[in-house]
Amino acid sequence: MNVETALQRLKEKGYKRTKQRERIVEIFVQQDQYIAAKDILKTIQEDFPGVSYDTIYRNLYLLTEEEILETTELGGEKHFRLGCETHGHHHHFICTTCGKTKPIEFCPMNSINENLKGYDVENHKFEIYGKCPQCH
Amino acid sequence: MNVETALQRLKEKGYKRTKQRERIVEIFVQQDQYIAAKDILKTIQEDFPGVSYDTIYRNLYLLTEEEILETTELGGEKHFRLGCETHGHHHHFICTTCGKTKPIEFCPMNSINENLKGYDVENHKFEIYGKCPQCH
DNA sequence: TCAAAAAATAATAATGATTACGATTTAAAT
DNA sequence: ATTTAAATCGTAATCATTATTATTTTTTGA
Repeated sequence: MNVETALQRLKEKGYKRTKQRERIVEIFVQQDQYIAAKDILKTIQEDFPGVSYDTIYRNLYLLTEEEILETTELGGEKHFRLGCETHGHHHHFICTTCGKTKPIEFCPMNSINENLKGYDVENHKFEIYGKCPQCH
Repeated sequence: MNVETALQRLKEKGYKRTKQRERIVEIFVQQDQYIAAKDILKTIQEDFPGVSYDTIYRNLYLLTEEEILETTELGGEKHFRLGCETHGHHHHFICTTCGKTKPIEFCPMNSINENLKGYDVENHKFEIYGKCPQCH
């Protein structure tokens, strides 16, 4: 996913193209890893000193809603990353030091033969945490 | 796991037996589900009106540290439940309405044949979210 | 091009979970 | 019974997240 594709998708839904929004998407395209809201804020303030958390969160949630970003909880705070649609549905190894990820193609839901009759499955999470080769 | 076993295990580590701690463990033994810190506080205040969050969190973390409780993040807040050691290592279906869980014996790590050479795996999470039969 | 309308932003305040701290109390060991 | 470390209470501080209101910016289309 590149910046233009993402913004194009937003435009189709009637969302406007703003410099801040553009920059946020750009950051995610550049950094292929999970990033916390506060780090997005820090980075974007280099270009737009005035941005507020309101702008950050509003856009992060919008981008997640539009399936441009994926989100997960790391160490008590939400982290976001560009959704990598090339692989279709998949999971991640997540480095607990740098936040970089490695796609895991295997999905445990395909292997579930537990009896979940009567249970309404809405969602699932499978994540492996540890140190990537660089941080190891 | 019952209350005595849990407190005994703490005693062996030199931790004291207090009425508050005892009551906290008791709540988890009685309720077989994930509970948020604030709900533990509310319940325990029926018996000990003065308890503070400090006491709650200190004990929740201690009990988790000692592997008496398990923890997960639900809707932005930490939830705790009694670790059910009867099943050995396992995962959970978690009801997003009431917090009750159903053990899932299957562990995806046993089925991982992705190449994680060079990656130091520390931990993993596999959780299925949805509605249990009662909340459905 | 220009004006209007909708959307987005900035600045700031509020909320809610979690953590921290100093004074006091309590458990348990001698 | 005394001592001492651990635990608690009461309260304040912190930190992520959400909300609010006034202002600014995009976009659209006359």
